[in-house]
Amino acid sequence: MNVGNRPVGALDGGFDLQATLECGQSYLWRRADGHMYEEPNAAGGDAWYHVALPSTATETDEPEVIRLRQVDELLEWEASTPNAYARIEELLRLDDDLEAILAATPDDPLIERAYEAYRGLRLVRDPPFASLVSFICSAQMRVGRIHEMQVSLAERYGESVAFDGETYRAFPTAERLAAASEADLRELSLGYRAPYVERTAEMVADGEAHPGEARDLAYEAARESLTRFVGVGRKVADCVLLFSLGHLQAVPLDTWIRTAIEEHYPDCERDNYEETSRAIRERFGGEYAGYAQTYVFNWLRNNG
DNA sequence: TATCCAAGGTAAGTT
DNA sequence: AACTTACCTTGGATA
Repeated sequence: MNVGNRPVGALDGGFDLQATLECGQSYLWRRADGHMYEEPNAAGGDAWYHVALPSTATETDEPEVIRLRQVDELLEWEASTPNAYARIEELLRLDDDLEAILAATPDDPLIERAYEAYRGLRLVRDPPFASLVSFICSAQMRVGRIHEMQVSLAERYGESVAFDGETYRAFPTAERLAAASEADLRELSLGYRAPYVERTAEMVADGEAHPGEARDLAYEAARESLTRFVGVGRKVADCVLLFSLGHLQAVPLDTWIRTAIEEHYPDCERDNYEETSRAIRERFGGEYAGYAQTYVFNWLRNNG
């Protein structure tokens, strides 16, 4: 077992682990106490874990288990492989200059209120395929159940890895998930999303397309590219662009943001997704509009 | 206890 | 190209 820690208070803009992992942008972490999305420990010190897939970048050949906790300004970890910090930094965007991003955000009462409430919340860099499946599953679903679905998929199809006397499972690769039938996935309560996940996993496993290919495209072309996958419209595509592929200007137009537009930014209303998206991205400051979106989403979901 | 409703939408069928 | 409608499942609200 490899352990380490880092004073995240020294990061530009700070860090809030609980807000980052439970704000509905990533469904690939589990709270150690089994009570994801419930009231966090008032004294702090809750732990979350994630199983990262093997990566040539870190030269590992089996999944890497990472367990994290935050005590005040100290981020502490235990991992199954050495040098976990590089992976943690990538996954949780600890390399973002959050202070500069917030400073570049336009003056706006709703955005400022949300920024104050969740100071230290960072976007994530989820692995592309897992992010894609997560948000295909998100259609007409509550955050807690989206998370349950991803846990079920990992339990049923993910590669297992032993760590600290327990068995953990990674999110399944496309190849492993492609082995599932629609009926198999319906048994995991995916409902009508089951054939979407099945067919998308096959597309990726067959090499027909990979969500990571959208990383280097221009934003709107990247969004269009992702809609090739089954079950992926513009909203889901925007989520993958923002929470996995680093297109920080993406503003997914979900029910919460649509309500926010109605009530707070009615002049951004257009008669289609494309144009409304452009208008609200501009209102949210362009380059980092997705950061504002995520804070506002979180504020409305918890306080609206 | 039973029924209704909405949840981070998308695909397929109609005009 | 715009507009409707069906779609699984479930927890919480309402009667």
